[in-house]
Amino acid sequence: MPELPEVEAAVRVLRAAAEGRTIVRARVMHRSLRARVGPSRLRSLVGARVDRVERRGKHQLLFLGDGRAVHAHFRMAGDWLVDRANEPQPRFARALVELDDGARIWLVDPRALSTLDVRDAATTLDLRLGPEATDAALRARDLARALARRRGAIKPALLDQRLIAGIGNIYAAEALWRARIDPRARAAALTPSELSRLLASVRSIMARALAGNVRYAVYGREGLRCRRCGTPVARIVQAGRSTYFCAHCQRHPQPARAPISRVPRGARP
DNA sequence: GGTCGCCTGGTA
DNA sequence: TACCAGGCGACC
Repeated sequence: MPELPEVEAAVRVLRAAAEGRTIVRARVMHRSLRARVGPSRLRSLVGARVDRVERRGKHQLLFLGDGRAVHAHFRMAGDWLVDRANEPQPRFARALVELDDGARIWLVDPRALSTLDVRDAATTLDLRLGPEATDAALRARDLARALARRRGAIKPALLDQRLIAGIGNIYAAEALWRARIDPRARAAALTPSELSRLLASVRSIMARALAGNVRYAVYGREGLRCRRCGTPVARIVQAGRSTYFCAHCQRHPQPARAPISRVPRGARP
């Protein structure tokens, strides 16, 4: 379930369970995860106290009292499951952290693509993320600057965490639909007003998702009617990922040909 | 920039 | 059986 809002929800669960507690046991139960965090490294967590739990984009960081941090990323399908000892091991359990109050935190992930590692807190912070999608200080002009040198389409650009952190495949599509922007439009060609609309849409979608009430307008709705105009929702593939959109109300912002000649001479610098 | 591989499961 | 899956790093 992991885009920014889902990861934020997971972080809250983790924070409530783990902050201020001491780790009494840690295990990995999947080989691909074990390749990343060796059993001994994980065992070294025993005795450490969890000071703070934070989210950066889709990453989660558990800062420990000893100056280290556990870095977790859910990728496509990870989640935390918190329970108490004596419950049966949950299906798809990939790792376990047990706390001094008896709470058990399972990393559950059917696809086993989640990552977990332990490192020095000082070096762990270089996640190469752009500003948070929910950052109120983010301006359309910042977005314009970030997109200016992009050659490709806006939709894949929105998934680039170095530009904006936290947007994933679903909310990228939903935000573009809301802003009435064609996902195939060249990122660098978006106008200031389109960028403000896009930013407003991203914020709105994120806020709704955080509150737990999103009703998908286009995602996963190929062939169903657009909620705005009734046109069947289209599905295309961009950068190897599905993109859902309404070809009627999300038009290319600029036909790319005509306008130039219509701009009066001297009208632009 | 696009494509592939990572892993495994659910569904048509 | 084939295709799809809310991510991302490595590769061309």
